[in-house]
Amino acid sequence: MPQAASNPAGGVAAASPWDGVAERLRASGLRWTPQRRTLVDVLREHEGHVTATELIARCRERDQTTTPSTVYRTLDVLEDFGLVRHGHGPGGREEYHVLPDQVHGHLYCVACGATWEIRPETGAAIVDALAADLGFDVDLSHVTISGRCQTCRD
Amino acid sequence: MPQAASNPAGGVAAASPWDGVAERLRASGLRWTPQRRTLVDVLREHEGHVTATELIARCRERDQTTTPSTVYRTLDVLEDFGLVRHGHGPGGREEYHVLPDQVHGHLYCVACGATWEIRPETGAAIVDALAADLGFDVDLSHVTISGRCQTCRD
DNA sequence: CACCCTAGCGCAAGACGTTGCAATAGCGCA
DNA sequence: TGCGCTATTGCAACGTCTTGCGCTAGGGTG
Repeated sequence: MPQAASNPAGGVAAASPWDGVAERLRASGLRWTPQRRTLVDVLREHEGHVTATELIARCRERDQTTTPSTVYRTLDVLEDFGLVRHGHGPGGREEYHVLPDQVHGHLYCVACGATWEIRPETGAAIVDALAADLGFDVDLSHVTISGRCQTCRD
Repeated sequence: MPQAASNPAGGVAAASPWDGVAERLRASGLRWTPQRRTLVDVLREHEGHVTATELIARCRERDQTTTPSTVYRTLDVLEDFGLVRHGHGPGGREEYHVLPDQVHGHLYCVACGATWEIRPETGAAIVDALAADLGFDVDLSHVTISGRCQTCRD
């Protein structure tokens, strides 16, 4: 279970966290396949949130033969490397956070459908509250909490 | 969209919230069918949390011809009446809270698989924190938050 | 009590995820 | 460079949940 990259590679331009993936995989006895390259290429231009379905679609644009199971399995591997993080949207659908620099929670407005990020300080307060209550070590990023945003409450 | 029952019925024994369902449905122009009766009978003995799958299975025990779509649709109706409340478990699976007397959030320990209820006060603190931050009116009960319980953290 | 309107039912198909298995192909090694 | 081990792939089938559609039957009405 590798740690997040600390960017060696003595490169020139600002190295993308994705640059060393192939080597990192191989270093762990895993393999660098065309399918994985395709998915990583797609993820490269998707810093943010994406649904699994959308990723599969984008991969298929580049490689007609892309199979869902392969994408899901590769995402699992990338998650082990800390490159993506999965969660569940309001409908329970799979959702991926690409390159989670800082883990954050999400809010979904059931009225307007917009999603919002929980500010780190607020998230920390929530985590602390649950730690104090039940001693739970909560991972807020795994789920999207539903509710109504300020505008829609009126 | 009816409100929660206020238990009239001037009955004898402590009336179950389920007792008036048939009448309540009819009063709204909806119907009381054998399929709905079956589901309500099952729910009656299930105060707590149940997955949709489990409900379907239990209904089928009583009526071999039970169809998933009917169960899901009936649950939607019952939710409108405030008799059940649905949410999504850690795997994104549908989960129902029967007779949600007080709305509460849930925690799931990814290590041991146990689930815990968030105490009302703690839940309120979380809701308040998000209200103060983004003005969000959060519905904590819709999702199960993941993490590690005190025991599993060690 | 028979009639009619329409809510609800069962079916079939589809979207999203997961899993077992046999065949394929990375890639480390000689 | 060629070989062999085994990580991965793609398929197929399954489980969960949703949706469209034509037929059925609940139940209010005359």
